Amino acid sequence: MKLEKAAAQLEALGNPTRLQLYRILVRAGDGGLAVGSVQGKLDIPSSTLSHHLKRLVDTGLVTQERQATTLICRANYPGMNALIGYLADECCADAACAPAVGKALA
Amino acid sequence: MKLEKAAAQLEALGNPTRLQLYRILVRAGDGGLAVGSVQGKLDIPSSTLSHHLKRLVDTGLVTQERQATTLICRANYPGMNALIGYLADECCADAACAPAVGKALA
DNA sequence: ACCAAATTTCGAAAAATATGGAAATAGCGT
DNA sequence: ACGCTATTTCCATATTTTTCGAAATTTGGT
Repeated sequence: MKLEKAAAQLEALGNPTRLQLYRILVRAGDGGLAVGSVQGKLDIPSSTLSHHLKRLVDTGLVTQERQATTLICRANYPGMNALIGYLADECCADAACAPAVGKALA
Repeated sequence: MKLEKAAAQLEALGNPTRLQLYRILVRAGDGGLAVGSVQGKLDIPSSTLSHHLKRLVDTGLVTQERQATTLICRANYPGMNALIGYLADECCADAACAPAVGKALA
């Protein structure tokens, strides 16, 4: 994981609307959710939603798959884990300490 | 953890300079690092560094403690864990699946 | 009280982000 | 081909963020 990519993903999640959107997809699990279904839950204009969704897809946090006219969106769990790992993986590398999370994930 | 707080923390980490800065502190461990030491590693103007640092402190990701004229900065590990937990904790809540990370941290 | 070092605040300009209405596009059923 | 629904792109605007020089502030030593 490169710093730039991690930062882009964190920034993508760092907007309340997008974070809410992402969490909806995380909750939805492997089945995913159609863009329209997400819109129903968020109650924001479709163009705004599309922008936010694009950001999550572009940064690799969400994947999309067409099913007829609807687009199914899914949280990219491996991507999420890589990001979390990145945050923790060098925990205390320069000092001895009880790792908070990092090694537990290794 | 409230959505707004999590988003603010993620946004704080979502800037390459701040992420780098945060990781430097994460690596430093409990001993922390003086602002000046961090500046030496990042090579950015002190005023810019101060702004970024303030953002991390304001969002609760970093703590500071005075030691004479220098300010020691430390990554707030429990804070980091809370944030990571927030990202994962409702993983697949609406669907059965093998949790990627969430339950492993519980 | 004064000086030096460390860090923050002020102020200001350039760039990026967030938002949403309106128009365009994509895919399917008929 | 047409119409319908789902979704994106275009465009514009308001707001926020990023950046950093210069000035101010804080703290401790003498």
